[in-house]
Formats: sequence, structure tokens, C-alpha cells
Amino acid sequence: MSTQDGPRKAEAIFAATLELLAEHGYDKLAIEAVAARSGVNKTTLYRWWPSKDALLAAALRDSGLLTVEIPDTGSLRGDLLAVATRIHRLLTSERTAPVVTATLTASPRRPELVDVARSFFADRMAREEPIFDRATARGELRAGVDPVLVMDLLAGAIWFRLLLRGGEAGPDFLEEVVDTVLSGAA
Amino acid sequence: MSTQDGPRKAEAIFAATLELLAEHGYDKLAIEAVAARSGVNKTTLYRWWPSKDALLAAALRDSGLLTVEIPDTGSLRGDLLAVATRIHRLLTSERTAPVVTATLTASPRRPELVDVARSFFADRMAREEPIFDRATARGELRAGVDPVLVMDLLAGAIWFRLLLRGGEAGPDFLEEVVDTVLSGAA
Amino acid sequence: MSTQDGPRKAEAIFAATLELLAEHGYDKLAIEAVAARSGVNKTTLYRWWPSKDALLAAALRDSGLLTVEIPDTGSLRGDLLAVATRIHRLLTSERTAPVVTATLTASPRRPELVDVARSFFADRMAREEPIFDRATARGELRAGVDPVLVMDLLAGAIWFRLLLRGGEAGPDFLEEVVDTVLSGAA
Amino acid sequence: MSTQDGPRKAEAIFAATLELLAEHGYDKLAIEAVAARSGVNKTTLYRWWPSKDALLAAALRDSGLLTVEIPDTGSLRGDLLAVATRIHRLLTSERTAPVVTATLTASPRRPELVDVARSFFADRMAREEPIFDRATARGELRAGVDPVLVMDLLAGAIWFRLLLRGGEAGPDFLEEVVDTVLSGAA
DNA sequence: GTATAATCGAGACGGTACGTCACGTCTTTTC
DNA sequence: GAAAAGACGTGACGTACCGTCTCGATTATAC
Repeated sequence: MSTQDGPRKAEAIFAATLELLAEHGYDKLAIEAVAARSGVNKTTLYRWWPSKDALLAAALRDSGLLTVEIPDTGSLRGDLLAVATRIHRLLTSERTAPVVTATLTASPRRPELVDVARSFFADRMAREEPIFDRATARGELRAGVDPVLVMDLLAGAIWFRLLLRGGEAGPDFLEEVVDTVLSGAA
Repeated sequence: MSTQDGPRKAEAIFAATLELLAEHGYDKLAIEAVAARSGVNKTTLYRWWPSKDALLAAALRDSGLLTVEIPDTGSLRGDLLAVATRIHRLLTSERTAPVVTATLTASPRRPELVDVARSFFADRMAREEPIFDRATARGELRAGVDPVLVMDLLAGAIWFRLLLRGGEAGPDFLEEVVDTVLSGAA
Repeated sequence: MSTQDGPRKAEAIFAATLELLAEHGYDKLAIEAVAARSGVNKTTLYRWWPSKDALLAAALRDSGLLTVEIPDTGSLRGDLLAVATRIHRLLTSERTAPVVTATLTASPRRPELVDVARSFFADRMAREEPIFDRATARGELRAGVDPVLVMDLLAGAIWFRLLLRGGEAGPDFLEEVVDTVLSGAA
Repeated sequence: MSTQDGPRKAEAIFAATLELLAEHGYDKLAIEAVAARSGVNKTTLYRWWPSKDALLAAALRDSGLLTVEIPDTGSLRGDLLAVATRIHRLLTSERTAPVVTATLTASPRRPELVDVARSFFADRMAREEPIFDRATARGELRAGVDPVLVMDLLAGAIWFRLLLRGGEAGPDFLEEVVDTVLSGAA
């Protein structure tokens, strides 16, 4: 093989990208700054990624920050509570929050980032299906309940509360959300 | 009174601001372009608003785009369905969607816009309370149900589905959401 | 009499003008700053003086900084030495140097200031004539010597040395200048 | 060699600079106008010169306008008369006057221009020394006469007469100056 | 081992928009 | 009804990044 699949210092570039994103936010994320911090020439960045968003998308995909772990606690309530907790952590932990909120809420004007978001949520959903399969097998879930709807309610409430309403989402809130969703779906 | 409460061409400025926002999106919204389109000098904008966000916030507050109408259909289900429909419209109508998504999803890095969002949602909530008061009076709502939680689930699911998951949210979806929330709360 | 010959706070304005000139130099002398410092509205300045230069000219004329004292020491050499010393002081003293160098070297592009300079030097010359009249009466001066030429040589050498060549002009230099001029003219 | 020693269109830039200086005078010399006229972007100018004065200094040094030719007529009087004439021409010719007066009389507040003036006059003086060496060899000059003093008197008188006093300096004046200086120095 | 591609670094550039300053004019209020 | 206050259009400032280009220099693979 002759052609690389990315620049030689890809790791340093991705690291610099995410650091700068976390430090200064999305729109102060400057390609020149990424180049400077990662010790790479600006030209190199443009050679490999056509835009800031494409670079950011690559950095995110590479980072594993968006990796989802799916719980298996033995009950639907336990699983959903665990999922809710992880969503909450994703949105509040110092490590992930800046990156996640900066990129996933990027409006439909940024095709590359929208792709990242779409595939992130699609991937999540695919991995969350087993939770509902197991719950159905256990008889914890009414037939005909749409798992996607359940996740929309669950995740939506947490995102909404935290990012739009600007409120808190303590353990009590998470439990209430799960229980309300469950009693509507079980 | 000696001092004005805004520039003389405030209306033209606000209009230009929202137009350009809708046309090019948040980060291509250039103050120079607003000035040019509204027939005002750039310095005048800076005299009155310290930043792009402050200008945008003022334009939004002035526009009435974020005004909320609260339904009173006679039943909780009818009211919630109407609310859900209006949220959906806010997020998809050609007139409001660009503005709303561009500003309300602005990350926590933009204090002025966050303020707009906060007060928008707080105001909404205050106006939505009567829906729940009436429902309680009618016996349609279990005692102890938190209206805010209900709205988080309802609105969150729609936002999540439309903006993050990038999916559709047809009438069926809205009905399902309302019914699931209701059967969990009533 | 109803019409004033200047604004009520003329003194404060002139003072502010000269202070700012001395502090920041000619081209950072801002009318807005003069207005601010003298507690007067910018409009008032424009009402009375059409330009920065006109204001400055008025301030200078009012200040007395350009007043010339003519010595009478009893000998031509003594008088010229005294004149030379005063020119030197005018160009170097902390009080006068900034103002004088800033305004009198203003190039021909500034009509108002050129007027100030012209009348300053014309006035000087008129007052210096008696030195030469007395010298002629004392027989210290050859007939036919042009006093203006003598002053051009004397003053020119000092200006040139100090401002253009950027050199020093100590007492020895002044004496040498006077003596050379004298031996050429006496 | 990899690094350039100036922008690619340096010549056009210098030309535009001096033209605009001559047309509008020092303080209306705008960097944006230089950029526009020379077909270069504003940022390029700022990349190479930190200030208007630095640019102007470079343009002047490059122009050769300040080049001094030293005469050798065979007599001190002839040489000095030639020098005087050239100084006069420098200060009055349509080509050089605007540039020279605008820059060389720039007050001590402009370090970059002061440097130009200093080195211009220092260079002149170095080249004028031979005039006096030859005169001494010919016995036309008293021993111990300081050539710098002579030049201060000569040049000073002309500058003073023309720029400060705002007068004329015809051939007669130049002759008188030279003769007075000479009879004081020879 | 060395040719020969791919990759990179360095430097310069035109360009857009920024946020600021001071100008000089004009309108509006106030005394 | 004159003077002050305030808002404004205008031009230029100096800066930050953008995205592009041209060259040499450096690495690697592949012969």
C-alpha cells in the first residue's frame, strides 16, 4: 500500500482539535490554532479535511468519546435508569460535555456534523434495542411499544432539561423520568 | 426623556438580523451585513449592542416569533396535543425553524442567547401551568404529577426526534408521545 | 454687547488643547479628547473653530507661549547670544518644546498653522530689528547687512542642528554660531 | 534562500506610497489607499511593515529621492553654492518637496521617520566632508573650522527661510548666505 | 540501496469580517 | 431661540482567520 489514510501526526491533530474545542468552544475553534498546537502546517490540515467540521467529525469518530455502553441489569427499569445516568453523565462530565454539546447541537447547517450526530444516535439506538428485546422476553414491556419512542422520551427529557431549560437533572429527576415513561409503556 | 431606547431604525435592523439569520445561519450572520441590509452604519450597531448575540437576542425578543399561545380545548389530551403540534410547528415552519434552531440550541458559550432561551422556556412553562391546573380540577391528572416533568418529556421528545435524531415527527408520533406521557401521568 | 468672542469655557478649552498636544503630539490631538477634558460638548468646539488647526492656533495665540523677549545687553554679540539661547530654550524646554515643534514644523499643508508660524516669525523679526539698529548705531555692524539674513543663519542653524540633524546644541555651539555669523556680518 | 526580503509587489507599493504622500500629504496617507492603488491586499502591507511610518521610510529609502550629489567645482564658494542650490531644489521641486517636507520635518514623535532623517543627514554630512578637505588643501578655509557648523548655517538658513519663515529663497539669497558663511569661516 | 512517489513544511497571498476610534454633521431636547 | 446633548454616517484603523498557492525538503515504499 502506498497511500496513507491520514496525515502522519493524525493523533496529535485530533487531540489538539478536541482540546481547543473544549477550551474555547466550537466557533473559536480555529484551524490555524489546531495546526499550531499539533505542530503541523496549516496546509496539511487542508490537504486532508476540507473543512473545520470534517476535521472535527474525524476527531470525534477517532476519539471514542461517543462510545456507548449498554447496561444489562436484569430489569427494564434498571437498564433505563442506567442509560439515563449515562446520558446525564455524557452531558455534564467535564470531559465529554463541551465536546458533546458543541457538536451534537450543531444546527442542520453543518452537514458533516449532522452526519456525526445522525450516526451516533442511530448507533446508540441499534445498541439499545436489546434492552427492549430482553424486556419483552421478560414480559416487562407491553407489545407494540416502540423502543425509539421510549428513547426519545427518555433522552429528550434529559437533553431538554439540561440544555434548553438550563436546569438541573439530579438522580430524582432521572428516576421520575424513567418511571413516568415506564408506567406509560409497560 | 432625553435618551432613546434604541437606534432610530431599530425595526429595519431587527428585520435584517432575522432575515440574514434565516438565510445564512448563525455563524455566517455578519454584523456588517446586517448594517448594510438595514441601511445603517456598522458603528450604530456597535453603539447599541455589544455583540452579535446581544443584537440577535434583542431582535428575537422584539420579533414575537417566540410568543407562545396556550390552548384550552377542554381536555388535557387535547391541550397537550395542541401544545405538541405548536412545538412541532415552531421547529419546522419555514418562518420560525431557522431562527429557533439557530438560537435556542446555541451552546452555553453564548450567555446572551442562553438568557433568551432560559426566559423563553420559563415563560412558556408559566403559561402552560394553567393547562395542568385545569386538568387537575377536571380530575384528569394524578395528584403529585410535576407539570414541568410532563413538559420536559413532551417537548424533549419532539426536539430530540427532530433535531438530534434528525427524524420526522408526524401527527402519529405526536399522538403517541402525548398518549404515552399521559398514561404515565394520569 | 450680546455676541461673545468665544465659548464660555475658552480658557479650559485652550488649556486642554495644549495639554493634550504636549502629551500625545499633534496628530493624536483629538477634538473629542479636548471636549472631554475641558468639559465641553464636541459640538461647541465645532461651533467656534472650523478645524483642529484653527483651535490649536487660537490656543497658541492665547497662551503666550510664543511671546518673544528681546534682549538688550549693550553689545551685538551679547544680544545675539541671548537670542540664540532663547531659541534653544524654546526648542528644548519641557514646557515649550512639544508645542513649538509640533506646530511650527507643521508642513505647508496646514494653512491655519502656517499662519501662526508666519505671524510668529514676522513678529519676532519686527522685534529683533532694534537689536540691529542699536548695533548699527554702535558701529558693530557693517552697513548693508540684512538683519533677516542674519537671523535666518542664526535661528536656522539652531533649528537645523536640533530638529533635523537630531544633535545637541550646547552653549559652545551657540557661541560658535554667533561668532561665525558675526564675523561674516560685522 | 527561501525568505523574501519584501513583498512581491514592493515596487508598486513604494510607488503608490510616495504618490499618495505627494498628493494628499502625510496624514491623509492611508494604508488602505496604498493597498488599493498598488493592487495589494491591506494585510500584505501589515505583514511587512508595522506602521505607516515604517512603510514610508522603506519607500523613501528605496526611492533614491534622498540621494545626495556632491559637487566639485574647484572652489569652496562654488561647491557651497552648488550645495545650497541643491538643497533649495530639494525643498521646492515639485517632485521632491512634498515628500521631503512631509517626512523630514516629522516631529520626534515618529521614530521610524526620525531614523530616516537622521541617517539622511548623517550621510549627507559624510559626503560633504570632502568639500571641506579640498578647501583646506587649497587654503580656502581657516584651520579649525568645523564643517558641520558650516553646513548647519548654510542648510539651516535655507530650511528656515523656506519652511518656517515661509519666504522665498532666490539665487541672491543663496549667494548671500554662502558669502556670509564663507566670510565668517574662511 | 536507491529511485520515485507521496507527504509535508515554509512562506506569501487575496480576502472577509472583526471591533474600535475619531471625524464632522445633524436632530432633538433643554434652559 | 441659542446652546448642549446625543445619535449618526463615514473612513480608516490594525487584527484574526480563512482558504489557496508555490516551492523545496522529507519520507517512505518498491524496484
